[in-house]
Amino acid sequence: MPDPPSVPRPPGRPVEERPRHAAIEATLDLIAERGIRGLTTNAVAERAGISKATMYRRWRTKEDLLVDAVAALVSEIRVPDTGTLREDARALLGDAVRLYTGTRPAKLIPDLIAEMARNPRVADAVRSGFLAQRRAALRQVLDRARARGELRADRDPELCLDLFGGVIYYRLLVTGGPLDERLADELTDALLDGIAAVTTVNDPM
Amino acid sequence: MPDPPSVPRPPGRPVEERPRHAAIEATLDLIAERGIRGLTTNAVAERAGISKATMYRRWRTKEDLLVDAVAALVSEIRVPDTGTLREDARALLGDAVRLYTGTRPAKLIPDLIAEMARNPRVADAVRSGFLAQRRAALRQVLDRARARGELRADRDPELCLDLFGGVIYYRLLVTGGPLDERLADELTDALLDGIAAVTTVNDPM
DNA sequence: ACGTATAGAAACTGTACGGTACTGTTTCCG
DNA sequence: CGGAAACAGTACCGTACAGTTTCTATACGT
Repeated sequence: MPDPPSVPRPPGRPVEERPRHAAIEATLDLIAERGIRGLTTNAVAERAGISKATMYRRWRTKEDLLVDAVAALVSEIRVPDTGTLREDARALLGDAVRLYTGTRPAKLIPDLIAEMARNPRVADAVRSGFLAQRRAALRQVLDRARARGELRADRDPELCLDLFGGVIYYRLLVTGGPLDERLADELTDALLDGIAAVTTVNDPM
Repeated sequence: MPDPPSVPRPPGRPVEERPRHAAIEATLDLIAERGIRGLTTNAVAERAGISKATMYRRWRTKEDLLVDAVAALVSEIRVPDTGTLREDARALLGDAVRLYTGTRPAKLIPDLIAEMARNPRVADAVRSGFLAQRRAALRQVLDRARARGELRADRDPELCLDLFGGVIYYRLLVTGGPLDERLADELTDALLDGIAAVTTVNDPM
């Protein structure tokens, strides 16, 4: 019990919370709009409506601010539970294509990818924050499906997670291909049933 | 016929080819080693063993050099033709995981991804060069499989291409997950047969 | 009122970079 | 040899940026 219930406030003007939040929002906005190259301390301070001195009181370097901002990047997810894997998958993939078209995360991610490859702190912040959160939702859906016997037992669970994210990110980052409801539908079927024609072994005829 | 067969050489010392090639190689090396941020005109000139004046005689700006260098990025591919889609796919995916572990393209791509998102010229150079070449090989394999009736007819061909690249790039760029022979094998089966347990409709029992 | 510490504004320092200009040297042709 | 143009090397200019400092205003407790 080193802490009495009423913390004795230190003397002087108390630290405000607004500048911290404003700087983080400004950081994410600037990366989304102008890329990591556009993330300058002057631009952050100006956009956040704070002074650089105030920024540097909270973060020792620009990188510290970047890591904190990336860690604050989250997206709310509804975890579907329709009772069938196919409908749950369609819902999750539908959410994903909407998230990755036009939104701030969609614009941020290409820049973060490059930063992650060079900066382990940013890589960790993305993977254990934003990414882990989204993968947890998918893992929950897949676990339920597995319990219902809807998943092949011989598929690596980690690979299954990657299959869902793979095509979305591939189009977002590499090909620039369409991310729409049609993709969500067709991808659901392709992942669940494969692309190979049904062989004679499994042929219902 | 404004051009006589033997081109009259202009006066003065002729332009050498070595500096151009050296600058492009130095550019790709520098991006791979130090990222796009490490790509400075001084560093390129030093690494290439040429002078900046020689560089700027060939490229008006650094961006012009970057676009040329990216366009020169190719990887030789053997197009497999084993007679079955499964073996061809395994071979292509095996080549891919080897290409994307430890090689220069593997180190370049994260940086190029971010650049592509902001720079249409770089995006076009990657997509119509390096990427188009690799997708053409896969397309050839899939077309042959389709002709043999090994592919489901109701799958979008473009989506099929994306499925193969998706997981590889997702691990390379996003999760940092393993890119090895085991992935190539398991991914082949997952893509061809799906991850869903066989339904009663197709159940051979 | 007074002491203390944060806030904003802006000038300042040091450095890195893209691009240019200049010098002297080399390689071609006639 | 002599002219022309490319070459390496390097100094230079303007700009942009990270981070620091200074100043003044403001918000709290006593």
